[in-house]
Parts: sequence; structure tokens; C-alpha cells
Amino acid sequence: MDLRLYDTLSREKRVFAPIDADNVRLYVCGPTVYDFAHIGNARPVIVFDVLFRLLRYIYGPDQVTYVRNITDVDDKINDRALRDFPGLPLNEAIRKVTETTANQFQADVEALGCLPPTHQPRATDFVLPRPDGKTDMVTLIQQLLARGHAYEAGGEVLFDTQSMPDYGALSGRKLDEQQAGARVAVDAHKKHPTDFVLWKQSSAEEPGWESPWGRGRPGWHIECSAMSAAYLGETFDIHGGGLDLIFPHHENEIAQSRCAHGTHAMANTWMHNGFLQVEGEKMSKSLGNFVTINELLNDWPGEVLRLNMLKTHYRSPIDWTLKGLEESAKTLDDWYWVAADAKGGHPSNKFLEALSDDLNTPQTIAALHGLRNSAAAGDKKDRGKFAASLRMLGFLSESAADWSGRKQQASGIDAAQIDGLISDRTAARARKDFKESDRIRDELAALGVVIKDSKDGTTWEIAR
RNA sequence: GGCCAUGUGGCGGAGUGGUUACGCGCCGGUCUGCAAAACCGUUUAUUCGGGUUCGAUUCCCGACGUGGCCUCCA
Repeated sequence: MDLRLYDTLSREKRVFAPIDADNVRLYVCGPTVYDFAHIGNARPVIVFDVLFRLLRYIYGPDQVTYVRNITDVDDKINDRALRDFPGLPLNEAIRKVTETTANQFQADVEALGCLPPTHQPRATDFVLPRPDGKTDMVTLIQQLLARGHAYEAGGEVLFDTQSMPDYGALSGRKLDEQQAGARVAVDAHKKHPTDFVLWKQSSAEEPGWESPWGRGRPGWHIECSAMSAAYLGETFDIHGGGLDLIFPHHENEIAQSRCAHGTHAMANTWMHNGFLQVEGEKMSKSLGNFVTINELLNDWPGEVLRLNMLKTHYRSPIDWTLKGLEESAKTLDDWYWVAADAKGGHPSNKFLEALSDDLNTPQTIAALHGLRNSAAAGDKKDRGKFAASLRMLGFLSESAADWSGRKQQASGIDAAQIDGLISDRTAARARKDFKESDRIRDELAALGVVIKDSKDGTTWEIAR
């Protein structure tokens, strides 16, 4: 079955054909590590983790290289360092900010069921030429200057957008239209308003590296061009990120990489995930609805957040709501109950077909519901397919007992006490003292426990 | 102002030029001392106005709503 992916550059869904099936190459823009990651940041991480898993399934786990960078040089990081560690020298303060934030990000993302990418390079390791010869930012900028795609002005090195005939193809912007737009900043030293910074000078206090253009730091876009080339080569298969990165970030990455290397494409497929709102409003600090992954993980297992994210197709907008989370939690409780302890099996064809159709996760989930029903009805084969499909998507990372035990632990309920009450109730029912048995049931309900009677006895669980 | 998405039942959310998935909820049933759970079954929708068509939710045009980008942003 073919994998089809929507490509932002050509604006169509196309059959995916890797450049080298023995080394399928994927790059996704990672976080700028200055603060806790929010739930919007989690979307590309989860979406492209699903793609990574699918590619590994199709081409083999060792045949896929996934690179997600960590941006640890940025003016926002500098601001945060100055604010949070006013006593420390800036570089030391920056390290504190980026280390703790990056570690937190790794922990958050792991809890969301995401596999670690093959490589997670840090921008600061790719500013200057490296002993191992991997592509670095300074060398890339030198190549751009040598090829006439960049110029020095006002102490900066700038990319010359007019030197690239099809600049703007990804975002559908023409250079002359840009001029008409009133909001493009006009800097006197730029040849064209859309020219962007490749290298800028640093003051003595700012982080900086010695370069042919003096002590400075890289512009915003060059790091991704360097790190993608370092690990994936001049042209690779898939480049992903959030919709908002199309312009200017990805547009400028394309310009830098293609012009520095003299290639016709940076990546063959460009994928962008849609945005996220919270309870119908856009997420912002001023509205007070800014939700971090970390906060959510206090209230919900990571898999609940993951499922909630995948209920919507990755290119559609998603409204993140408490109601949706409750529904996702309920679904996962059921799935764990039906399949968590099943072993073996392979993902079902319906499941794989849905996933291969541009990561149509809603339809994938519908296929899962179908498997769930036939598994619950006693079909052993489908139960194996169901479990294998779920695992491939990044679910069922723990046993059914651990899953329900976690909920019980979080609720602080004493299992021995509940078991005692239940046996009292069973005894009352045996002697047909229904008044007493109902009283005990009410007592349990007040504790937040729901009981389930069956032929084999009484079980209980925590009411959500 | 320019560019780009998007609008499906009570809710979430797919597909499709001709009987509209799937899940949650609601309702009914089986089971139960009564419930709950489980299982079975039922129910309801394609923003509006034009156009193309034998036929449109699906294609085209317009309006309106929502969101994004154009400045750091997933």
C-alpha cells in the first residue's frame, strides 16, 4: 500500500517515494528552549512521531533517520536568562535556562509516548566549523557569500532574496507583493525589505562566536539549514513543522539551503500541522489559558493527551477541551481493559491504510474501534491486531493493571478498605439485606468508587 | 490591506458527484433484588445564497463566521 502525504510546496497529496529507501530522512523544527513547552508545542512532536513510527514500520526501524533540533541560541533565551539569573554571567545563565528547559522538554515528550528522534542536535554545537566536518552555520554563510546570495551590510550578513528567482514559492509570496505590505520592516541597510539576517553582531555581554565577520551570533533561520544538512544531506525526504513556520522560517531555510548547495530542493515533501485552540479561544498568556504539557501531565496520563491530539487530523485546527480529554481518557480505559495484556499480532490493514492516507488518524481510530469491538466479542486474532495497532501508534505502554493502578493511586483510595466494603456488601446481598447492600454501595460511590457486578463477582474502579 | 486554511448531527470528528464513517451523549432493550457495568438496538447533521449537473454535503462563484501568516511564535 502506498504512503500518501500532503506536500505544502506543491499543495497536493502525493505518493511518497524516498530518495533512498535504506535511509529515509525526516527533519522537524524542534523547540526553542526558554520556557516550559505548551500543549501547542506538543502537536508537531506527536504528529511527526506518528509519521516516524509509520516510516519505521514501512522501511524498517534502522532505515529511518529523524532529526529534531534544539534551539539554544535565541534572544528570548537571553532575556529569560537575564531575568531569572541576574547575578550570573550571561553565558552561564543561558546554560542554566537551556539545560533545565531542554531536560524538561525531553521528559514531557517521553511521557507523551514519543520515540526519541535519531538525532537531537543543539544549535550552539553547529555555529562554528566542526572537527568532524559536519555542516556548520559559518561555513554555510561563507558559501552563500561566495555564490553571491548574501552580502555584508551594517555589520550584519544578510541573505539577498532577489538573488533567488523563486523565493517565496512555499508560502506563495511574491517579492513585489511583500513591498506593498506595510508590515515588512524597512531597514536602511537591506537591499530588499525581505532580506533576512544570517549573522549579526553581539555586544560584549551577548553570547557570541568569533567569525570572519567579527564576534556575533547566527540569525534565526540558518541553524536548521546547517543541522539538516549535517545529518540528512543537501536534499532529504521530509521537512515538518507548525503551520506558522511556513513563513518566514521554512521559506528562508529553503532559500539558504538551496542557494548554498546549488540544489533544486531542500526537502521533497513539506508537512505542516495545524494550530490548536483551548476551549474555543486562542491560547495566550493574557487570556490565562496557556496550558503547558507539564501541567496537563499532572492530571492526565500522557497517552490520554496523545489520543486527544490524534482524534483530529493533523492539518485541521483542533480545539483542546476538558470534555475532549475526558472522552479520550474513557476510550483509553476501555482499550486497556480489552487489549493491554494481548501479546503478538500485527497492525490491521484497515488501520495501516488509514494511517498511510496522509496520517488520517481519525479514520485510524475508527479502525481501532472496529477491532476493539470484534476483540471484545472474543475474536483472538483481532485482539492481537488491535493491541499491535495500538502499540504501533504509541499506546499501551503499560499493563492493564498498572494503568488502572495509576488511577487508583492518583485518587488516594485505600484498596483494602474498598475490598472490605465490597465483601460486606456481598454478604448483605447473600442474606437479601438489600437496604444494607445499597447503603454500602452509596458509601462506595461517595468515596468515588464505581462497582461492577458480574457472574464472577464484584469488581470496582475509580470514577473519573 | 495582501496571502492561506476552515465551517458536517447535542458534542468530537472522517469520507464521499447518487443509500452520510467512527466515538461520546441521548433514548429503548437484555441482564440485575434495584442499579451500575457489559452487551444489543435506535435517533439526529453537511453555515447561507447562487451556478454546473439527471442528481452536490462533495465541484465552481459569492456572502458570512472562525482561525492562521504577513513581526518572535508549533
